[in-house]
Amino acid sequence: MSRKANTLSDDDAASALDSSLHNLVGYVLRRAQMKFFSNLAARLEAYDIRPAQFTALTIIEQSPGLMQAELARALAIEPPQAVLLVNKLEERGLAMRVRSNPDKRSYGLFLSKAGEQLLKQLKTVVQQSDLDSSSALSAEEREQLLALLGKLYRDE
Amino acid sequence: MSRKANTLSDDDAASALDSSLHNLVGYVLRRAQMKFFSNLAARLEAYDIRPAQFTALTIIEQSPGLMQAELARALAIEPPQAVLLVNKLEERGLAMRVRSNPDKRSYGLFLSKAGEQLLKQLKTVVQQSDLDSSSALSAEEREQLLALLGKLYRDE
DNA sequence: TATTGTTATACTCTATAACTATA
DNA sequence: TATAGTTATAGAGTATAACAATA
Repeated sequence: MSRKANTLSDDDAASALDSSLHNLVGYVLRRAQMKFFSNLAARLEAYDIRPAQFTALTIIEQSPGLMQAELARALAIEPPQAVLLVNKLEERGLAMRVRSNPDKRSYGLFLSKAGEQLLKQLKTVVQQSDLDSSSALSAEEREQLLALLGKLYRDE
Repeated sequence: MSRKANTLSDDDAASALDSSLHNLVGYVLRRAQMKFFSNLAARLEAYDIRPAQFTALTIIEQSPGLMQAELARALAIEPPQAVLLVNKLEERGLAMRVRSNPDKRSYGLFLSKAGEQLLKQLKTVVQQSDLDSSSALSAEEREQLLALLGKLYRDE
């Protein structure tokens, strides 16, 4: 099979693949992602936490003091969404905006003690959900999958 | 590495992995899926077609005469969403509801000639988008990925 | 009584433009 | 003038309850 530039002639398109949705990476990605997402969302519901909020907590933990704009970029969301997200975390006492930078327009974001403690719990829940949703795979297959998916979206 | 039942002790959770998001299949799935989806949506915009509409057209082509309830199940959407989706396809003259079944509550769904022709075009666009978004993978890696993802969501 | 399709509604997520305060 | 954060708003997408027609 040639893959010079992964280009597709009109001829190929007509015949190629079995024209089934299951040969589109985008389609199977979406189906798989929906499964993971709904399982995770259901488990996090007990903590009144959305998947995106968990991700935000994790990023803040990894980069304490980061700005909202940086958080937005890391989450691949727009700044206005980041505002609402951080509002919720702050209301719940899980994270804080600290006006400490030389640039007085921006905040540094930090986890509160309560945020750190909750996050520790959530990590167990999230990892269990992840293993659960991928229980059809062996440990080696799971690693393979992580590696392949990583290639797909790294250095965009 | 043991994987008896893919279960996680509290001890594991604390130490395991580098606790990074990139070791969660759900997270990397979501990031990859977003990339595929936005690329696809952008390309289909020229045809005023959403990804879900393309999927619907493909399913109707593969199972002409199917009921809306069946389409909804195949798309993993709720019946009210299927109504709106089919309305749009019918308004645009791409598909038709035909009251032909013995059960007079339901319709059979069919592509129009125009729908078939547009779908043929769209398939080229969609496959090109899919190859494009997965250009970081070799052909063999792409096949591997399709197989692994298939395992994840088949027979739920 | 149950089911197909439908309407109405509401809630989340997302995207954009416009504003404020700092720079 | 440019940037960080914010507000307001509108558009998708999605979920649920309730209804009509048919079974």
